Amino acid sequence: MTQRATRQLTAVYDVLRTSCDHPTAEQVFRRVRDTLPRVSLGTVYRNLDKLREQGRLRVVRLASGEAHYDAMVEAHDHFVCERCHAVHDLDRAPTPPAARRLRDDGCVVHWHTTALYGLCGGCAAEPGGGRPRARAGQAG
Amino acid sequence: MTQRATRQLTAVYDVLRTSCDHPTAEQVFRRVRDTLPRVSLGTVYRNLDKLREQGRLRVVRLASGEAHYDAMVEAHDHFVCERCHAVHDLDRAPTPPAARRLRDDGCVVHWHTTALYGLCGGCAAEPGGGRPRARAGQAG
DNA sequence: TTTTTTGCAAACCATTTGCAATTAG
DNA sequence: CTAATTGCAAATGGTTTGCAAAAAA
Repeated sequence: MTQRATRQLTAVYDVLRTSCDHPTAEQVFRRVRDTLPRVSLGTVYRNLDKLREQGRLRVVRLASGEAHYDAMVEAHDHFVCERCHAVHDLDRAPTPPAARRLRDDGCVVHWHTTALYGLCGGCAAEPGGGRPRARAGQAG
Repeated sequence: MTQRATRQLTAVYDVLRTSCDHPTAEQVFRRVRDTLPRVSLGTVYRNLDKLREQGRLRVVRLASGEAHYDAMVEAHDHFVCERCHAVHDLDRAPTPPAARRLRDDGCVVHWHTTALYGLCGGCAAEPGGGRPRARAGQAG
């Protein structure tokens, strides 16, 4: 046999399909536990990876480093608030001109992704609102 | 006093300025060790972070999860080979239309970055060359 | 001399993995 | 039945941190 439809796999996928906030594995774990209190974090990771292999979700790496999970719908980009760390979906940016140049040079371009960083409406409006609030880095 | 010009800080920055392959902290560490054999990995991390705070380098998060470091020059994008994991610099893609929409909604957009994934010329030409060779994910 | 920085080692945290027990097919 | 999957716990790997010794200013 192959791929079995376990309660855990279904629950992980359900959490993802009904989440619009790009949860981390830990967050998925907590939500799955509402339904299956005995589920383990390892199982959540294994199932997330299974879903990724099947192309049913996308792993999003943001500036902070931890993986965020996104039920695969259409290809799209992201806007990350550097203050509250919320992640918003954006329409996909057009294929950058560099892609054509790469192809001309014999490269194969499978996909591309863009991330925008800044302050969301709420945070931009906030009193002390102008600069990040925690965390590290930059992403590429 | 503030910021001291130590040999270690200088060496870390020199490695970065003369590297064009977006090394990880571990790789920077190995290269710095050629000059300062007693340097520690912790010191490399501390100095990388110091340089980042000063805006003298950028941290690039690729699909794999580890941080890659890039001496800050012009804003630019990246092409990552999914087979050999080489990272190439690209001219910066134009600001995506979504940025304007976000600004109209009261968001502040500080910066954006695009990453392209695929196969570099060498790997695309290779015999078994068509699909990844290791690693996980996706980046955003 | 005073304060920052280092080297080292232990701590951390996200993620992965080995294994015996469980469960879907 | 029997192969895939789970829960648990231990292992991993990248990164951070506490502290006494070393080195800038």
